[in-house]
Amino acid sequence: MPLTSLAKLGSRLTRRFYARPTDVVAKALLGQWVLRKTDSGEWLGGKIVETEAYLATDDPASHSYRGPTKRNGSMFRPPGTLYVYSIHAKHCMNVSTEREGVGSAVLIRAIEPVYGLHEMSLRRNQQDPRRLTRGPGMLCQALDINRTHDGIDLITSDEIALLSGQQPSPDEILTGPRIGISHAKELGLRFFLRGNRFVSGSVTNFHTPLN
DNA sequence: TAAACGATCTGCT
DNA sequence: GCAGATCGTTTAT
Repeated sequence: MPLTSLAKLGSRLTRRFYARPTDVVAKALLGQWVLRKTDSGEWLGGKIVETEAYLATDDPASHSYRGPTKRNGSMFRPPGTLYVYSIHAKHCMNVSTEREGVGSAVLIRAIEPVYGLHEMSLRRNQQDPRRLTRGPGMLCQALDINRTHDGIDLITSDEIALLSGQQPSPDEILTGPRIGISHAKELGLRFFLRGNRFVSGSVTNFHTPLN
């Protein structure tokens, strides 16, 4: 079932939530809600189960590494700005962090689908719930998020909203290397919920973050 | 304007 | 598990 009212679920994440170090925001986003409004005024979405941090400095895997371009401009906008880019003919959604002028963001890699599974199935042409939102490209297709949404302010948008959910306990969070990158593979900037079936990629042999 | 490159996914084994 | 498809963006010519 879709969600009819956001207020039933929680309160919107604030600018201050995103205005923190990117790895902190990446961890803090686990357990929070991503919602997307449909044409009929109902909301689809689910719970964030996997994120990655892309840093402003000393991170050659980050799109911002060589400075602002037409594509990555949203990474430099105020914290809480949606950054949507296309890659491999798919879309990925991120949220900018830290402060305006600083090129950093958190990639939302996977959610646990909760509201509007039927609509997501239609968009994904896929019946298996586990294959609806398990990976950044799948997630954007299921929620119909594309490049036209790049630059949206998530604090005020009436199309896409991030709401506070249940914060996982520290021992439920695992960390490891980011997926699919060719640089800075040693950095443990991927975070996901232990034992969650909707996490993409490998989930074995990981540990809890130090802080 | 041509070429190369991915923060990926799917279908097939 | 893996090879191949895929196309917008960036970088080189």
